[in-house]
Amino acid sequence: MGATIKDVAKLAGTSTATVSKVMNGSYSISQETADKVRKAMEELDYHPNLRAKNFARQSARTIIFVAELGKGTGFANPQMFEILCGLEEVLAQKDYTLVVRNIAAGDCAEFIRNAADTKQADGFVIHASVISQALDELLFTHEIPHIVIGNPNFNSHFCWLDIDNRLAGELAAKHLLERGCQSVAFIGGKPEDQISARRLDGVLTVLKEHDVLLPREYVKKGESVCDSGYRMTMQILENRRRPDALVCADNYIAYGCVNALHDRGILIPEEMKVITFDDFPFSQILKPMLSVVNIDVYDMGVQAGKYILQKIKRPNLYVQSHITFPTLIIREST
Amino acid sequence: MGATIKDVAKLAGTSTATVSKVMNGSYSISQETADKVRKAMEELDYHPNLRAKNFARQSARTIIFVAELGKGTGFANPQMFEILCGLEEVLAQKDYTLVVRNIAAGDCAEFIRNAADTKQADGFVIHASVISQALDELLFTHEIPHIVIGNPNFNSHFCWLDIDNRLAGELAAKHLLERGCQSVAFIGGKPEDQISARRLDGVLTVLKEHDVLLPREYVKKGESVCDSGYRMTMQILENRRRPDALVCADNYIAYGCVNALHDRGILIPEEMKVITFDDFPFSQILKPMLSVVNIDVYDMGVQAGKYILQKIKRPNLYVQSHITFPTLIIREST
DNA sequence: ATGAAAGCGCTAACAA
DNA sequence: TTGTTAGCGCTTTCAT
Repeated sequence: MGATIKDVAKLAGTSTATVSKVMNGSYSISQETADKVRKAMEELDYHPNLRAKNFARQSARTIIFVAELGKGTGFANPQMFEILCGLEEVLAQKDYTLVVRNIAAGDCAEFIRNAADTKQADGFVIHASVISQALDELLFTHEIPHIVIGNPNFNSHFCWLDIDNRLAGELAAKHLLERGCQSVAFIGGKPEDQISARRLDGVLTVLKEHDVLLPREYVKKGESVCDSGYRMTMQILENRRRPDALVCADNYIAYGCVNALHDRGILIPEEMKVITFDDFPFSQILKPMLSVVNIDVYDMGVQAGKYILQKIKRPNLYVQSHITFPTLIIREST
Repeated sequence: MGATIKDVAKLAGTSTATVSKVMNGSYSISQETADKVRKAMEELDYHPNLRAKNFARQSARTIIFVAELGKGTGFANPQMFEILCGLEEVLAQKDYTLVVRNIAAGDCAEFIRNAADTKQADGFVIHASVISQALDELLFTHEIPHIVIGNPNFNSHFCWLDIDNRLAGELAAKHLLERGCQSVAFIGGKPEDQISARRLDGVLTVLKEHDVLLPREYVKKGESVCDSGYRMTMQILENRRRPDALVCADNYIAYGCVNALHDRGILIPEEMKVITFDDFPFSQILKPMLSVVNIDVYDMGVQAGKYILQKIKRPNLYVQSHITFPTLIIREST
């Protein structure tokens, strides 16, 4: 065990209170004693015990990141990790500790209640996959600092942070317009896939504004996997009039799409422009390299961290929704 | 703030010590008082303050995962997250808290020293990217429970856990042999890439045993990117005699390799078998789906967790190296 | 400007 | 079987 505040006080010939004051930069300490204390600290190689400090202060200086983890999450959802990294950056900078906790959606409210109750953490960053009405109520009535990553799909008091997928769709469409596209098709995920739907929505809005048509048969909904993207692309190519641009709802679909175009001998981007969303995992590697509307998920983590810290400092602050903005990355496919 | 142990004691008409004993299942408590205490707890909705408990016990029940994080890590290294998930599973089960901490290699020793000193954590799981001689010495002399993820490339006292890449290479080669391959080529990463080198080593061992040749011109070293894989494959195809199987050192190389074969109109697996390592990110999605020698990285996290917990319990236990075994996943490409 | 002392909530000897 | 009491290492109030 290292030196404690007592040891420092003894060596410096002061009281522990004085040492504490020196550490915390109190103005009511003379330069002289401050120097003495600091010298003693150095000599003893003193490092204050964070846990004791937090305990005394009745604050944990800890944020818990709560999500449904499990085998495969790392590969299936690298974004979550990326967010985590961004979060860590902000928290570490302010000397906050980040703990990661896997929890099933059903147990989440109970877990957070207990953790908040026993002051294990000052705040929570919660992945949308584990939220519930019960949790909403808990967080709201107990005024527990939190931020949800992802837009809750029910009415709630949650404070949340999400991507503006509609805007992302708009950006994609605008870019294609600028490239001179006259007719655009959209191949998306399942009908109930909110993200895909919002992206389509944004695309439609812009196209309508510019009187570019996107007829019914140019909108396909399938699954977020390569094969489905392949099939949907083939279907679109069956139309007598072929579009000159394809918006793919995500990377997996885009991969199938590119394969289909390749098999048909259709040149990208000369004969067909292709654009998709999110800068991973294929967009940077596929040939041609795909233009994408990207979300800076690391930055989402940073934002989440900043918010939660603010919320802890000023609990009366209440901002319900935070949106992060997508940006366009132009590569070979457009 | 919720009820404290004092409140419970008062309500139950006992001392706090008794309450503590009830909580911790001491045998020396009568059924009667135990019931009284438990009833009081219930009534007050008492939840013990974990931080106070740990502080009093001088134990943190916390493991810190230390690695070099940062923007892009989530995408570049999903395995790290996967390991983290496995780790969390074991720790949570034993009521340990997992904290994640980004640290530059240079600051790692200092950070861990301080964290261990002030008992912020009972143990550390350290990614090999941040280890150093100084850290080795620290961990060794202070007997700090730890496990390094990845084989240290210098002589050390570290306890570490890694994949047996040599064995992985052997498995790949054996599988090809079983498929009747007569001549195998290897396309790998940079010459200094240890992982690639060990995999090659394993391949060579098995082939030699079975008198299958792998001539010099069938071993290529490039970079772990798609383009490089493409080029290396093309080079191999230039030989007058073509191999009937290709071992790719990793997924990125394999992706380029498959592209090259496709462009040359060579059928997989009929004319050329392809096998690679790690079940991500392309192997499951590429057409054809790739056979791979896979490492269960989630399980690596689990192993790491189990070890660190054991080490905390029994500090005199010393096992330096732990190896996890790869397994073969046969898909379309062989 | 400094120090004495009372916590923070719980544990763990040691007594009783 | 139960209670008393002294910590754990630091903060903070209130004297001085």
